[in-house]
Amino acid sequence: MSANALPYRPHNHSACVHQALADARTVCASRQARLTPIRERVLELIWQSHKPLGAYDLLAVLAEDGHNAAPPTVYRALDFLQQNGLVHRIASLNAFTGCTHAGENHTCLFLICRSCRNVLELTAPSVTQALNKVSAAEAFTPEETTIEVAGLCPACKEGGDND
Amino acid sequence: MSANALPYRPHNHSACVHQALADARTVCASRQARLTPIRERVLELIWQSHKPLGAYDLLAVLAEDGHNAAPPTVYRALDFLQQNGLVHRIASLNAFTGCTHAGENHTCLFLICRSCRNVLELTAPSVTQALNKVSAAEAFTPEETTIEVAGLCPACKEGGDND
DNA sequence: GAACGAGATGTTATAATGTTACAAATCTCG
DNA sequence: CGAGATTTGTAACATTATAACATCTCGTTC
Repeated sequence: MSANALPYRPHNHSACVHQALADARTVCASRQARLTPIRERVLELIWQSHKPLGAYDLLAVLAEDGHNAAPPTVYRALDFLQQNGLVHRIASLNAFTGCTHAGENHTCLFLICRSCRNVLELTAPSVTQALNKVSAAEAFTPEETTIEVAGLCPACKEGGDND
Repeated sequence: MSANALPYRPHNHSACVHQALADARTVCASRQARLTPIRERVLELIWQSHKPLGAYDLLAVLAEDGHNAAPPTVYRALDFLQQNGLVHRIASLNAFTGCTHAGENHTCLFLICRSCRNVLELTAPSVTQALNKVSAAEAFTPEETTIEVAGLCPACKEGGDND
């Protein structure tokens, strides 16, 4: 990992992962969903990375773990985590990232730096409301919203990484 | 194609395709970009469908044409068409759709019906502005924006296609 | 404790989507 | 025409995702 690997805001990442896992346990307990070892491990790996990980990235790390997993194992864990609002799939990257609003029902958007690959998840009521109005004007009933903005994060902009 | 296949607004689709191709020729001419037969054919197929087509869907139709094309042929044509603003890729579907604002520099969004698969492309300044504000607040420089809303279109809602 | 059933995982194979690398053809412009 | 750039052909391969079915685990019931 290069210096670029820093998330937008420096923080104690280990604690951050730990908190995410604790939240996940709470959410799953309240929903009577079983956060099994594989599911928890996948969630942990995703949070440790702090950048979106592909399913096959996860498979590779699990292999290092000594866990000889096949694709369905990872995809099933990811499905579970998505359904319980613990991870998001970034469609434009075919990759997954930890949800920073676990347990909350939310429409979120992603700012994706094309240089350092960091992703910032935000909830933006102004955007959501504008989208709802547009949908309503077309008599369209929205169910799942994908908002992904690719560009340059502040750090990479300053660093001159704007190739 | 079922009755569901109707686009939101009935229209003379053949003329619609014809117009799109004419626009494409104009745009390419003004940009000194070469709308070669393959590229034009791919664009035509995309417009004829009126629903997003995958790259391999296009390959299959080209094969029926007697054109024995391989994947790179189609992907290259699609790259060209995207770069010249003639088609859009829908990330959540891995598919491509004709751009209804060819030649205009625009940020667009898509309303995607999960039942009939029709896609409506819109430009929504309110959404774009809200997104720009959010990006600015994070000192993020946006370059490419993906906004895809999956849900139910009015026709499918009425038809009770809300399974 | 034994039998059952639901959910979770393992396993194999395959489908669907997208790219690399290099050769051949075609176009453009002097 | 002929050199250089662009476009297309072709084969192989990489990446992402799913289908289908077998096995295991664990809580419940008898």
